[in-house]
Amino acid sequence: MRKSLTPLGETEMEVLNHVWSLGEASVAEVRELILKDRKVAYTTVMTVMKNLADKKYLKYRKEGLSYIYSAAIKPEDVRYNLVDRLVDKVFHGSPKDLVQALVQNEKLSDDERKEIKKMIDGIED
Amino acid sequence: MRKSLTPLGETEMEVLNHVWSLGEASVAEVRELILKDRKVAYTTVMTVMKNLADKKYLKYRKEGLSYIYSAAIKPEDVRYNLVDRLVDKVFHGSPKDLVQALVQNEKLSDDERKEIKKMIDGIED
DNA sequence: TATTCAGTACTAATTACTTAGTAAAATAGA
DNA sequence: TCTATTTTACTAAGTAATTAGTACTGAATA
Repeated sequence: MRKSLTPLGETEMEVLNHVWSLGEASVAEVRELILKDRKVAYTTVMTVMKNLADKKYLKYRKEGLSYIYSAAIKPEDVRYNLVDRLVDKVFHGSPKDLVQALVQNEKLSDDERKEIKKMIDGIED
Repeated sequence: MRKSLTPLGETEMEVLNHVWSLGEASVAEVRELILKDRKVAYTTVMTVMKNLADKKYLKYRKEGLSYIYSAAIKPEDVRYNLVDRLVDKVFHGSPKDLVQALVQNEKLSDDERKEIKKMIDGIED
């Protein structure tokens, strides 16, 4: 009975991000990228990718003796899903409250605030 | 080794939300609110509240034989923390991308979009 | 051919969150 | 006083995510 605020763990998200940026990737290639940040065993990355494939976030094809993985879900979908869940569970279903929490916090730089405002202004009513 | 995208689980967040809305609350009172949504054992709520107190999200005082809990951290702080973490781990540190993911999704109603826009427009440059 | 290397499958330990049961203590009511 | 109720403390089981070890297989090479 896990039931987390998010359907994905931190390492899973990390791997998924790398696969998105690579397009197609073997375990070794994803591990390469992670190693720039932190130490991790080959088998760890393999297990995570296998789990993500089980959960249908990744798909794969066999090439020679290794598997080549690619994303089975678009980044936008996963990301929106995460945000939507947060809105639901943490902000009582109010997306506005989420944006407010983000924008009104003093840790956000003025530049970031401006960027957001500009982006929002570009949206149709 | 949990390492979640969020520092809190779903039930913990649920309880925290109820304590915030109640101001001060006993285990029984929080359980009352949860029961409107779903079945839960008294002891479950108690355990969660005790854990939240251990993690310093809640504090309590003894009154008679029962404990009266109250929040030890402001909702804004917890919420911003959650959002900030999401920006970091899922949106490569770009708060704009988070807002974009939220606003550009078709599941968001026009009203909600308008609300957000209005709120953002009210911000100083 | 024997050894090494890359890759995968299987297994397992650890931690955290969820859920709830049982026992015990204190209090209120008959 | 005896009993029922409320509340807490302690215990424990289940599941998910993280992490990695071991063993096996097939390929390459010395």
